[in-house]
Amino acid sequence: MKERYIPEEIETKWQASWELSKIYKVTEDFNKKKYYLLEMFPYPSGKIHIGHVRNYTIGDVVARYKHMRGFNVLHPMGWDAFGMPAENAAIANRTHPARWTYSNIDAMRNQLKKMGFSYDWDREITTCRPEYYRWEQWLFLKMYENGMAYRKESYVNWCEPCQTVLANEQVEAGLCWRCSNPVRQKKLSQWFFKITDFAEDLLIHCDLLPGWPEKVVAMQKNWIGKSAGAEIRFRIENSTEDIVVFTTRQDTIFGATFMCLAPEHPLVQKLSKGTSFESAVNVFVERILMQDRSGKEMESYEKEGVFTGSWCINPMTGRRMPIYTANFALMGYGTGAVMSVPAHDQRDFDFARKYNLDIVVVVKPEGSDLDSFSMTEAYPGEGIMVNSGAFNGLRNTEALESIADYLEANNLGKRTVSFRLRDWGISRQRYWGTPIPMIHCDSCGVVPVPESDLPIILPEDADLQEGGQSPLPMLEYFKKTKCPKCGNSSARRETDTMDTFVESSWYFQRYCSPDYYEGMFDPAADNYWMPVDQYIGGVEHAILHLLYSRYFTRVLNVFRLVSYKEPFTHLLTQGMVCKETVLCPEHGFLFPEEATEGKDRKCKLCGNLIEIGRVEKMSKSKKNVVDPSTLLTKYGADTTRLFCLFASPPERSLEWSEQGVEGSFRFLNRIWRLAHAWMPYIKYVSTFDGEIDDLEPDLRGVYKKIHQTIFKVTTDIEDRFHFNTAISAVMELVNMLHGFQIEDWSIQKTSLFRQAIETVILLLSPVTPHISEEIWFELGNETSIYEASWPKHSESALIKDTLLVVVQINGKLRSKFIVTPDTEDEAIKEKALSDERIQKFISGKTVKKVVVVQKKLVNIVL
RNA sequence: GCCUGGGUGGCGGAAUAGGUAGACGCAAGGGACUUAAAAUCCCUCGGUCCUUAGUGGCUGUACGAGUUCGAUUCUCGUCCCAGGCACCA
Repeated sequence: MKERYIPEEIETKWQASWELSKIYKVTEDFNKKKYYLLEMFPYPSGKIHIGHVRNYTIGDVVARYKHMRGFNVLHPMGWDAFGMPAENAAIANRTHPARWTYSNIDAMRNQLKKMGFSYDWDREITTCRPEYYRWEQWLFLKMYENGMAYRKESYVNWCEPCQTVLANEQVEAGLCWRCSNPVRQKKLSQWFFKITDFAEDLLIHCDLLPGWPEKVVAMQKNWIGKSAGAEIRFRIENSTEDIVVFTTRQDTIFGATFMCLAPEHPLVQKLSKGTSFESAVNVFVERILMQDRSGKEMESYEKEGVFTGSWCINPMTGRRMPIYTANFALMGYGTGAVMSVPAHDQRDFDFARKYNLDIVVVVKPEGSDLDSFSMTEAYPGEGIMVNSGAFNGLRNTEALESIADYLEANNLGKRTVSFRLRDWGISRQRYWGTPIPMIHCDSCGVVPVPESDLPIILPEDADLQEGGQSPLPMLEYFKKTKCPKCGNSSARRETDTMDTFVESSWYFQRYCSPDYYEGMFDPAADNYWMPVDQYIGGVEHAILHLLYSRYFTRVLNVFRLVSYKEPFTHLLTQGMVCKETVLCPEHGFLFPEEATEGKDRKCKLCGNLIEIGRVEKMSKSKKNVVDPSTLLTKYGADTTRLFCLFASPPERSLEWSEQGVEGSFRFLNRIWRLAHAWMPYIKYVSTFDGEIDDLEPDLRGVYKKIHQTIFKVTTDIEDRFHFNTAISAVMELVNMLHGFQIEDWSIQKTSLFRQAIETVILLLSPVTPHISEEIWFELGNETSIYEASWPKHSESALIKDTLLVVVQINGKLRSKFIVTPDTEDEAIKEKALSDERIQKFISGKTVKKVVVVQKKLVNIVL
């Protein structure tokens, strides 16, 4: 028998061979059907983690499978290389973000290569390279020219001691993550992409993405958040100005008793100016704007506000309504003004009770009463209109329409829709990102960099400061420039960089022609490869990354750079990788082996009972991380890949189990032994290529099992990516083969068994390419198994020559028997009724009814 | 609060145009081989009951109803878990 299965040997051997022969290199072949398989590219943090391994293994199986099915498969890999961690690491390790990033990329590329993924490495992309981001700058200019990129004042999280802008993730409970001082909101002029122009289009097309998980589609729809309602004008007393509100509840307008404006609303200053309320208003507005209004704390803020000193008139009732500015009114939604109906909105209700404002009920629940004095909470539900003049007695759902009609007819307002989606703020006061190609000139204002000056290269010799603020504004030679319009040499370059989500919004197009230097991508290549047929990645990107990518594709479509609107036809979001965590009340999180086994687990250090022992997402602080590189040395890539797929279906979370990995390793050993035990017999015969009837009867079962397995594995992969059940089907086949001795060989038997072994390794080759390749070559093949065709099942082998019929009495299983497929239902019924075991149950009783399900089941009802 | 998913043995998970619940694997127990161990191979494995140990009875897919000859699967209600959104007027 051949020596032991030593994964390290065969894996390094084949990886080197594949790399040398560039077997995974792909070119546009217009005669072949293309398949673009993409996995979300990683941030080069330094090490591949197990989540990457899972993600890329799933993708690799599909890529290899599709290739074997005859598709021309594009399967690229690259690096989402800009971002904050590089800056932090650079400060902590006294290095440079570029150096840190590039060396991480080298390390991670090596790790990926050890996993045996079928990437075309000639198409590798690194987003922090000028060859890449210059086209992003180019697109920015084009968007600016067309009004899709604009500048406006906006609030950012600002830490005064650190003199820096903080990302939302860097604000912890309202405090700076670095110095723990309070974070305040600071107004800065920033760049935005006008994604809201596409809100409707992005929403409509959500329903045209049948290849996406419903969950993700629902999340996208929610995020875009369309509401239908009306805009209504309220006249301000003693003023020529109006307040326009947006509401979805115009049916409740008769109950509107006061008005709330967002603190940033321009009318707030105007109305209070010069009145006795001015200072109180200013103090309030100043205080609210200091608060972090983006974090989770917001929900706990009590409703509060101050009177502006002005009144407006309810257009339906003529009632005078006091105008407040309130913390719960948001400038970013609707018009920034709310008509408050305390009886039917909880926030308005709380506010009214606090400031002793009138509450008027205008919708009553059907069949019961509602009283504004005794009610303890708002009634937001449906009901019958009251206190609403001509609309009394209508259902409020009808009034919604008739009041909208009335408002439109009398020119008081109009139907409209509102989205919760906001424009995409892309300015980052950060160093490690794509420079925004704009220039500020004292005489000309904001001037775009001429296209011929691109790329604006991010200087790589900047020193990062403790505290984290960007060094770009301090770099005179970068900042100081000539105005392209007037030539004034005191112009200043924009020193903000772009959000890293911009890079990841078009990288999939760049993969089609990564070295193209005349534009973002070669139109011919893009036309051939795009859209992505299958995209695979974590759910954590279900909203932002995917939405931004869909948006970018629309922008490119408007510019006629691409012909399609949706970049990803099918999407698979894989689940997290989890592992058991163990928490000791005294020692904190433990490695699982530091606790005893069994039910009442104890800490081995102190003997205390374990507080929590449950399965959670892997994280360093919880000491439940698995490092892929130790798995590779211990078991090899094939076992690691096999376990990732076998342990659970891809969209669910995967629970890591060391014993499960052992089990996968055992299975590969089993195949290895089986193949080598038979190798001397099967090596020199050709694969059986006859039909089932050509075989001796006792071999037909094996033939059938082979073809059933092909069918099962193919449909499991093709229809639903259920690799776990596909693998278990192969296990069943292997288990069956194990029962056979090959010594008493005949030509027919050995050629059939060669087919069996070939089938096993062909079906497994997308999952475990190295061991499959090794056995494939030992069988005498001279080209890679990757180039082999996916096996085809024989239809005739799937036809059953006997059928099992189960017999139930009142739905309970009582007996079963075997019939030939040509047996009539009537005969099956007779056989069931005369069955010995059935007779025991039915003798002496009346059979009320007999249900026969075609050649499958008989149910006798007593 | 709203929107998604999900709840099946000791564990990961199979099985849904309604038709044998628990495939495959892990763990556990027993046995074979061995001087011994590892490795390997074979058997048992949801619970429970039996003076007949069986191709046995009952029970069992979060809980409670319903539809049906028949429900893990469909409908309604309840509970629990995970994820997402959240002062969106």
